[in-house]
Amino acid sequence: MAVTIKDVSKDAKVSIKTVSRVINNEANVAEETKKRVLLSVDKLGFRPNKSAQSLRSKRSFIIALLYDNPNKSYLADIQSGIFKACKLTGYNLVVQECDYKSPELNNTILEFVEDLKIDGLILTPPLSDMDDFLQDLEKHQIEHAVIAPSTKKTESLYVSSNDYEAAYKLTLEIIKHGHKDIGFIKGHPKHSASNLRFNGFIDAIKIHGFDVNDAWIKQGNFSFKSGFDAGVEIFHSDRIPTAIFASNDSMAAGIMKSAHMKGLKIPDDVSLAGFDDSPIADEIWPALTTVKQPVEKMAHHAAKILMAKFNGLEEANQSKEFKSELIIRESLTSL
Amino acid sequence: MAVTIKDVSKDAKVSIKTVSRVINNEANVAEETKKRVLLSVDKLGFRPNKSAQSLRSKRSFIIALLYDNPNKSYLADIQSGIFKACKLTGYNLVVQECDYKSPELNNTILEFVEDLKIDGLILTPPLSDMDDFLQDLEKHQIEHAVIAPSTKKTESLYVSSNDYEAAYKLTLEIIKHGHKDIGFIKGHPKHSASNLRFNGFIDAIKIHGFDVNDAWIKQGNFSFKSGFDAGVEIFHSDRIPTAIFASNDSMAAGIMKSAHMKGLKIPDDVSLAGFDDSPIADEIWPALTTVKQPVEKMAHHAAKILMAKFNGLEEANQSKEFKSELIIRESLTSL
DNA sequence: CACCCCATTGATATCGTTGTCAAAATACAT
DNA sequence: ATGTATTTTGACAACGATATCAATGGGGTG
Repeated sequence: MAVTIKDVSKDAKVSIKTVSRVINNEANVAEETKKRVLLSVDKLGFRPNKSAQSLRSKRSFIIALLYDNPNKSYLADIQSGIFKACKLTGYNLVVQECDYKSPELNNTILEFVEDLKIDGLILTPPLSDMDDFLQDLEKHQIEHAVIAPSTKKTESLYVSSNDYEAAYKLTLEIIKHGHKDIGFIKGHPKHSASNLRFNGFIDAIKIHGFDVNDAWIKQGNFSFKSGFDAGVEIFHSDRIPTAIFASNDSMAAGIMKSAHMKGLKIPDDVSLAGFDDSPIADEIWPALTTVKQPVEKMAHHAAKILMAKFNGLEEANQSKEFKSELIIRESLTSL
Repeated sequence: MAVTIKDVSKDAKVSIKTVSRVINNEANVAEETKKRVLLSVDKLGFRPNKSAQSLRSKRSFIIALLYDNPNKSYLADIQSGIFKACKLTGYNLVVQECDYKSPELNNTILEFVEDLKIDGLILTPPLSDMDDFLQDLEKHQIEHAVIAPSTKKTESLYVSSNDYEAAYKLTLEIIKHGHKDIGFIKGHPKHSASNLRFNGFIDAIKIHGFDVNDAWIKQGNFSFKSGFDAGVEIFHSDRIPTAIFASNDSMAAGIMKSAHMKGLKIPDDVSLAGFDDSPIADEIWPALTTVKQPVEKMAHHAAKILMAKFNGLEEANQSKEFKSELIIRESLTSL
């Protein structure tokens, strides 16, 4: 049989309640008593029974990661960041794949949280932008942190990255390389990052007084194929841009393929930039100029402030915007 | 307050034990009584308190995925397969990132399992091959299923894929395209799949009586860079192979890059094949001929038989080897 | 009819914690 | 020294299920 609080209380010659006080770091335990209890805890190798704790106190020391995101690499980074934060605080992590389109979503999650006594949730896009869902969480007082929401009006804790600014800077960088005729492939219209990236691009273009050629602005959806299709269209016209900025790396790869098939060389004939620094960016040839978001760090921070919050620590409320990093690689060259 | 078993028992006018019997599908409950109880359960929306169940019965309805694998896409597929299997049976999934080199591994996991009353574990490579760890699990009677172990001597449930056979077939396919001078890039020496793939290759070569040119057999480690380096070496020699088989797609991409830099065209100058059908295989140009393992299905099956086992169902013991699929794409062409 | 058997049911103990509340010990003020 | 406030401690109930084991009742047997 495992060691219980009772065994410890006997060994330390105190009541079980006092042991409970010590292991929960409650106030008003004499220093001396505390030491004695901790000694016994250590000596006997006592670890509280989580089921019992959970039953009585309605906390589980578990947080959950909710996602509905087809981007495997992004997700893996998120998860890793969260997991490492959990490790530091002794929490455990359960994962929950969602269907953000399901009408059952809210109920499913509410039941899930209630059943497992989940202490808090971390939401990833596109769940981060589902306002009615967020409101439901507020209403049921379910603690949560949101990764990369498009708006920050909500009460929720959040972490975000500066998509707008990064796109702006990358565009400036492209311009600095001498390009004036620049195409742009938009991301999935429902994804909040899409607009931010596009706006960053447009604003950088406009500040230089360059024209925006509508024929070079294509709607994509973050998929390789949508990038490929956009590339085919763009390269089919008589006049083609000297550089193309795709809203993510997969689409940039699609464009690259369409260029190759058209006999166009990257970057000699057309420069190319992506976004995300996904694994492919560095494994494709030529390697993609892109923007790297500190995804893992963001997720780590989200988990950290979430746990800080329901432990009543000051660190909470430290929602934060992270800075992305420009990564210049072969696909972008000077005119 | 949430609905408890007591409320149900009152509503259905039976004892709580009888309600317990019904919700646990125990034998010897009169059909009539059962119906009445289920009606009340439904009417009141009763869901058993997991903490209480766990405390008393020492099961949690949670399984855990253990991993220490840098391949994000692989991991995401594994996780997704497991998650979906969990969904079907009402289990929950917690994830645990491990350090397979840590001397603390065994203890960490044992405590983790004990603390959370984890019902069972699913192990992914390289954990699948850590014999002393597996033995520890056996010793402590911790249920587990293993994904892609190299040997199947263990008592554990497992799922595997036919790496040897797939590599053999892919090699035959390359030969069928007229190639005789074929290079091979080995995978990480500690990964069990590496040998299987290499042996499949060698045996297919030998059965045709072709020579194996040692200068074209390079040791890699599954990373892009190791593939690139191998490519640089191979392409540096006077005589180069007409086709190269890399043990995974990342390394194939590395070779592709080295070929481009050497001015060699794929597949015109050199044909290329990879393994895994990772996202990059289809997003690179030219797209990679490769082998697709049904990773998600394998993981799904692993979870299914694991849960079947500790629920005493017949389905257990259905360890299984899955068949991979050859995917022929542009990077392989006829001589 | 008496008896036993087996399916069905329920009263109550139990799992290992935390919560409540009061008692005991100590500190402080008068 | 006495009364009061505060800190420290512990006895016991409670959380909500499952486990044990005995009670009940209907059917079959001699």
